Amino acid sequence: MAKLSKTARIYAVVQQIPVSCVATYGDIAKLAGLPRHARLVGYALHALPANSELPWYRVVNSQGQLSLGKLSPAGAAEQYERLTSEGVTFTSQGRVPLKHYRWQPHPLAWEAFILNL
DNA sequence: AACATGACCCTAA
DNA sequence: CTTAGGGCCATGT
Repeated sequence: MAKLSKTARIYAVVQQIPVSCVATYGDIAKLAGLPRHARLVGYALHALPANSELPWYRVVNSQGQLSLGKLSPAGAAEQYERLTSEGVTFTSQGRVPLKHYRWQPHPLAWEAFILNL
């Protein structure tokens, strides 16, 4: 196990986020077996090519906000568009209600999945 | 090699 | 609600 690089593991996890769901940077790091490496997740997504099929837009920060906003308003707009087109609704304060949309994989099923990362 | 930066998180005050 | 500090590590200079 652990054949893939940390970045590759992160991408593999993001790829598993279901439609109409979101996950936080911290969630991704933890699920990839890299607890407390949330910052690495942000860096990995930043290095992602624009034509990537990876559902990067389903990753938000721990407060349900679109972290891309301050750096790239255009990117944030695309993220908002993609999420809403999947049926995700935002609060009046522009946040995603994590209570409703946060992705939580079944522990046992996930344990089996991460073995071949 | 050291140093600074960053699509971050968590806790404490 | 806000701010501050520590933790993390790939990248660029």
